[in-house]
Amino acid sequence: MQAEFHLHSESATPEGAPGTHRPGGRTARNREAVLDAALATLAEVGYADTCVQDIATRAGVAPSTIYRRWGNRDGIILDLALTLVAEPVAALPDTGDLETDLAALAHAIVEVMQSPRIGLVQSILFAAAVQTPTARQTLNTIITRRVEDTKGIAERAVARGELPADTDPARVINTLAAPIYHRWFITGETPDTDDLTRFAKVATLAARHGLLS
Amino acid sequence: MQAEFHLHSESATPEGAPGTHRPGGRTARNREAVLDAALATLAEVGYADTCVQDIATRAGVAPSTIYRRWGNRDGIILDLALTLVAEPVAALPDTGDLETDLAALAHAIVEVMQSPRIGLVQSILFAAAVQTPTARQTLNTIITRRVEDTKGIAERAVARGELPADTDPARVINTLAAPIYHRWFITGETPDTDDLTRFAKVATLAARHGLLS
DNA sequence: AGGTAAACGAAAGCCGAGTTGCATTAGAGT
DNA sequence: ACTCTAATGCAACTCGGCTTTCGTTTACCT
Repeated sequence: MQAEFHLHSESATPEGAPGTHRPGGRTARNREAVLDAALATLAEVGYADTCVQDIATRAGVAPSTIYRRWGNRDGIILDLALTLVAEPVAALPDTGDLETDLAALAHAIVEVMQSPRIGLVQSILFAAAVQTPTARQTLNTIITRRVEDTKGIAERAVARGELPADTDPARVINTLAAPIYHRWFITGETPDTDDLTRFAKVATLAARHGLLS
Repeated sequence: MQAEFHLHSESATPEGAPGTHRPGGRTARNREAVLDAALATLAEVGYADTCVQDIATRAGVAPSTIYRRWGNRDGIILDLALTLVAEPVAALPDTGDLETDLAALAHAIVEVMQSPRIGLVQSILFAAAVQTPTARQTLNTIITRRVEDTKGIAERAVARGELPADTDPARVINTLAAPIYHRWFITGETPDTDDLTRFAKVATLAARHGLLS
């Protein structure tokens, strides 16, 4: 019970550790099998009851292999998170109206949170980020990337004169995302369509009034 | 490693468990000693490295006593959280202007988050809420109580005609709190005064426009 | 095709968290 | 004060996660 997210610093991409010298063949197959098994186990029994032994069994791999390459359970999850975030995101909405685009983005965010693939890992990472700097950094990487991927919505609104020129696009996205995550993580509710529409309205209103510069 | 926040359902206030029949004297002293030791250990070594043995040693209590009364480490933290949240909150700001009041409340929220007493436990509870329904429920209790304690700010604004009559006071508070928590937990930053002022402006603007009804 | 060593699998051992039984202490009521 | 028993301390025990060792497989280079 002593190490909750104490990943050895060689976790994600070690240096001279197993998996680096011969990244192909069996090594690659095992990596994929373990990550798949980890995701499946997480979805099935939850984070708390997920143990390395089960992942190893499901992946058809020896526990010692996992411990050597990932250190512990959280090392696997970290690797899983970094792998999943590397996947491309869906196309951005572009209707020519900021509020409509933001509402669509809001729905997309909720959809991602609900997905067993990304949403699950993201929630776990969120929880771990409170407890350990390494998870914190990984989460930051993901969040920053998401904002970068979506802030085009606000940039286009600025370009067509819908928003003040000095508007910070990232701030617009964060203003939309904040209440969604607040609902999801803090109050533990899934925002409904009315909520998402309102969140989009608030963000749009604030941006139009030059509050997000 | 199998049980991260699997508190037995008898955790906070059991039924026929130790601590219920003779709540005074040694029982009370031990309870206080354990909770104090838990808080001190958490602040010192962090959540991950906090173990029951250390808490027991610091409290001058046998580990078996803790296991019998709290079940496990998270049971202690849960009890700690419920105890801390029972403490009275600071007086509400009442300047006669909604935006000013909200800005003051925003500062108060950040101050609480930064306090080693409440902030630390609250963070841990946030993390745990993602993983277990019991922690989720405790967190909801705390959040609901906080909103109830502070929504007077919005109610007064409605009363003096600064906001539409159908405004939902709780929604105003949540609109202010959401970006603060987003900063704190998701991006991992401490909001500065400019941020808090902006959050207050956005919430005020949205409420005035009747978006929070 | 052959050689080298990285990566793996199996099994044994270690270590510490968590549990339990029993003797002792000390609340709470009489 | 006296009694009863809840609550505790102590210590032995169990159990499972994690580590280590060693022989085997196999990816990669020549």
